[in-house]
Amino acid sequence: MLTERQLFLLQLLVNDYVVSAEPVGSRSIAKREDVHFSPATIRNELADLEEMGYLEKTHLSSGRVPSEKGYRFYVDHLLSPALLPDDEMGNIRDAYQKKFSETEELIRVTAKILSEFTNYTAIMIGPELLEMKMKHIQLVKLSPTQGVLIIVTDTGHVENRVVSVPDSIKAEDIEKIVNILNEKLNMVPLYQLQNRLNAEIADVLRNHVRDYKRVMSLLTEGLTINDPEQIFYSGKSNMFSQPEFQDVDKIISLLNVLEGKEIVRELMNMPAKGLHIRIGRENKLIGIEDCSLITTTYSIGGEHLGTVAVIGPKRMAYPRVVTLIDLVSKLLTENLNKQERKER
Amino acid sequence: MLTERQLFLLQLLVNDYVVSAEPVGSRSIAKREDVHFSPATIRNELADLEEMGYLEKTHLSSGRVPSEKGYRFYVDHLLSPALLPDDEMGNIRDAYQKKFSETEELIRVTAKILSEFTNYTAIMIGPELLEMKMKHIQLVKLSPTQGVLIIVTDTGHVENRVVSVPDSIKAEDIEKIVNILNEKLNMVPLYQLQNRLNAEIADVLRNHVRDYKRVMSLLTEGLTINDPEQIFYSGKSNMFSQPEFQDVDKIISLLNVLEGKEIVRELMNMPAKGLHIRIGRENKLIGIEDCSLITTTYSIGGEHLGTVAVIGPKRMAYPRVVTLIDLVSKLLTENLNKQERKER
DNA sequence: GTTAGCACTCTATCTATCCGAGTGCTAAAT
DNA sequence: ATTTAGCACTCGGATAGATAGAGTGCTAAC
Repeated sequence: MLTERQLFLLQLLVNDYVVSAEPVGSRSIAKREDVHFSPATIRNELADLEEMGYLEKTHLSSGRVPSEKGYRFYVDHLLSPALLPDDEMGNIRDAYQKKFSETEELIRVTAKILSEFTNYTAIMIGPELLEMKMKHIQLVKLSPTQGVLIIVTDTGHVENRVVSVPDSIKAEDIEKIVNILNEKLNMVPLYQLQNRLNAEIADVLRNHVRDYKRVMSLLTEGLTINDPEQIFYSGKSNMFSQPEFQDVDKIISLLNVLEGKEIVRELMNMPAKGLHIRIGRENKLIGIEDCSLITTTYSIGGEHLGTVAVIGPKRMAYPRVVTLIDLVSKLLTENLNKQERKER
Repeated sequence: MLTERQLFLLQLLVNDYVVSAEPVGSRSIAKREDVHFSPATIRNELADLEEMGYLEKTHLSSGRVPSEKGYRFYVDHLLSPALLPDDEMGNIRDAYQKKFSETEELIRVTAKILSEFTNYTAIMIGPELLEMKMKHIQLVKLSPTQGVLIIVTDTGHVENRVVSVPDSIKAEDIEKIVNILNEKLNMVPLYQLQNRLNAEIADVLRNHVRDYKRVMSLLTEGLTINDPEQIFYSGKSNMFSQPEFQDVDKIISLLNVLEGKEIVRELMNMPAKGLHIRIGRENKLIGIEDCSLITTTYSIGGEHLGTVAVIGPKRMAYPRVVTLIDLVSKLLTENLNKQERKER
């Protein structure tokens, strides 16, 4: 078990390292006003903390740096969310006073705020498309042979795809088809659309519509929902101002990880709901061993969950980021679910 | 005027420098099989070329590097498009055999191919949204107070925005409104929607619809088209494998330029249509003085123009990129305008 | 007009050296 | 039994030569 003084020192050291990014020595700790023991004493304590695995040295005669275990302990036991200065708080709230016409825009703005105020990289993942429910379907003809099939979901998301519409299908056929689909598929989750089409709709269509085979192939094509992730980044290059990434190879590999698909899986793979912190190698994804990930969720339509994440160096300003990500995810949820959107 | 031999040497030198990224010396040129004069002769010629401003030295006793004037001359007079190996050609064509359900996907794939085959960064800009014409409009209610307004354009692009729908507006009102809009606004360019709404539609609505004022505010909100650029990147990090960007500061500033808005303006600002090459400082945009930009256009619906661009170091494999960007933009145009999309 | 020879220049790399920050340990002080 | 002062030791990073190599320009011979 750690003594009171060890807790105190660990906290000091992490706080110091977070801002300085340099190994912390006994002398610099002793210089602080609120520390009343000598460097030698501190050295002894630090040596103990190192023995217990909370601290590390970068080389034999260097100052100490928190280990992953040290960060973990800090996060679990010593971390309290930061208080934001009033002006920052105000700026953030103001940003949400604006009227957002598109859900996407709202999410993008949130990512931007988060990355700008943390100085790290923000990643937002939209709610699972496949879980959304069909609210309205529409087929618009563009040319004699092409059309756009539009699916609106209960969350207000709009999917659209270009489909080929055989010449033989006339305007009144389209209306009939669309009506049938709207009636039969209302509030059906998108991932079930295919099934329902084959199970229920096929028969109805066969009886009511000309050129049944072509219509079915059109619909089969149009109701296939793929690419199920919407993902937004902001501040990708913020990371590269951090001293731990002053190395070209690290930058390239981090950039590749950020732009890859695996990061999404890693993020989805967080225990659902609430705020979570993954430190360094706690992330399974290779390439971000030197990073920490803080995530939380937001909701849309009261039930669909999306993910808000901040990725930064292990040496992250945890208290501040925790406060910010929490604030921002709440504001986002609030805005997405606002019944009465602000007029004017 | 340049002599035959000087032309030959300039070409050799550029080609060599493009692959090696190192200043080229007289000896290494003389070693080539197709060169039948001695290093000393070459030195004399290179000194002349330098005097004329086509070449530069990085320091007093280094080999030569093409100057911007040199690249410009090379591009204008010595460049001939590269021939692609059959297998690459095949791979690219194959990629377009797939069926694309969304226009966006097609553009994204094009960007990806371009960046992968050039190893530089590809940037695609969609056609001007504001120039597109209204093909169909639809308002879908999500909740008692919210709805999604959907605008389909002649190119198959779908714009959507969440709007607040006053409770007082009933389903039959919506139908009426939408019918009026579809009739009156058919094929009206998006940038005119606002005008038309106020000029023509307002009166009609006043006579036919309840709660006129609220409806107008809803439509004013919904028909405001902003954020007019669609932009797709691919291979952003390719640049950083290039030897000229082995410096963290350069990477950060280039990344910031790539992610900024100004790059779009720079690209739009190309003389319309056809292939263009901008070398180094010919680009007005600060931050890409060491890059070259090759752009061309693609079209959708036969008239709307979008931009395809490749950004790479000045020391770019011009012949290959020219061939690739030309090929890919043609394939893209072809696919976007295909009347009969491939079945199955 | 071309080429061999040579002195000269500049960079990149390697090595040696030195400085300072920090540690661990021991012994004295509290 | 803690705490602290003192000291020898370690290691990384910066600095300064020294050296090798690639390349040039110029001159004189071919």
